[in-house]
Amino acid sequence: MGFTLRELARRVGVSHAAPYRHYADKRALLTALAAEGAHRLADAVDAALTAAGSDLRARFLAAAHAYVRFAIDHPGYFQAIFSADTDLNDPALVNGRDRSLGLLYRYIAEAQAAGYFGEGEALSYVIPVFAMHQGLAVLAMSGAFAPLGVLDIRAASDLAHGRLLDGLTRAAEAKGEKRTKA
Amino acid sequence: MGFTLRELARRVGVSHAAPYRHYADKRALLTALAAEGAHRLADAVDAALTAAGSDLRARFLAAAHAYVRFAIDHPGYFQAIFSADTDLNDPALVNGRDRSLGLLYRYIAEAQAAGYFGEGEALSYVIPVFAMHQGLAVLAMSGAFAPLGVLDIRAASDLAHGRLLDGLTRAAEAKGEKRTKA
DNA sequence: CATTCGATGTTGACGGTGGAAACTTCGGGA
DNA sequence: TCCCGAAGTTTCCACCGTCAACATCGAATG
Repeated sequence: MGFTLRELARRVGVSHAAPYRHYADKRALLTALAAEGAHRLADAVDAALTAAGSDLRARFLAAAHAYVRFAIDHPGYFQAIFSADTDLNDPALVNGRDRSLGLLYRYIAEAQAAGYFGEGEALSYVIPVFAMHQGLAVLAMSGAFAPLGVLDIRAASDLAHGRLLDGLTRAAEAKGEKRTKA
Repeated sequence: MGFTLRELARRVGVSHAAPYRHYADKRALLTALAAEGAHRLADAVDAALTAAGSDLRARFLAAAHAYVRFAIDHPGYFQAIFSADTDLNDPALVNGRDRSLGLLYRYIAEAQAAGYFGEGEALSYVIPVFAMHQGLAVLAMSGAFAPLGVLDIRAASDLAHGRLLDGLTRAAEAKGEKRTKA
């Protein structure tokens, strides 16, 4: 996985077994790192959300970009958060993850209340948005976009999330603006 | 990464150094595996595409589900395909990856020709679709959907890709093209 | 103030891993 | 028959995660 306890100890200038005084094993240390990362990710998304003003589309795109940007800027944290060898049930990690998810749920409630999104279950909006976030983040982080000639990640994120947003708001518009239908 | 050469040799019933007679190092073996996986993935998507008939929406959802299904059913292959420790420039791997991408480009051309998608650059459709595929696949494979109460992956895939499709086709509809549906 | 104790760190060992080098086997041409 | 090259084996090295035994040392307690 590229990350070794001994190398970490070496860089900190401490013996190779010292980390075991603070963490039960490598998995525990990685889990703590993931929890820390999850909170920072939530912080970044939250900051972008509040900095983006009140326009619902601008808020959506800003939060999405913050998510993707975090993955690119802090790949170690990001990979740890979704790593298979962390303790999935760790309270701190679950807590951190739930914070980002909470922001998404809150946004959806807001958008539904404003008639920007349709009614339906919140989960039916969470799944597509979460997936698009993750897909863009993973592909951008792994450099999979480069061979396609994608230069500007912000532009790619806005494009992809903009297209998705068109689909998410469509139902609401059809109901509110086009009465002729149905 | 969980996968060890020595364990592989053990299972095959051969000495731990035998694999080096066939592959330069672990990376080379992993790259070959990734290339094999990439071709199988393209096969699966291709098969789903042809089995889905001619309806453009059904074809889109079928291909998307095949992609996600492949990741769940063959996580080893899938992870290898997008692993950071493969030789990214390996011809066989690039070739395999390009096959899937080619299917996507071909579908987009088809959809644009039929007026189902808007005009614009093909890449502006490739990015959102690729990202949604990947996001769903990664989240489903890593089990990140379970805590959300997502039970049926096919339903989740159809939901998310359906929402995206609504956004992708919106431009075409807005241009005055009368939807056949409803 | 002296003692004790717990937190932190160190050393050294064990088995497992990727990898290199030298040696062995063996089957199919010349 | 001889020989060569492909495949496999053994041995060795450096590195890793982990554990056990030992050293240190500052603070709380008597």
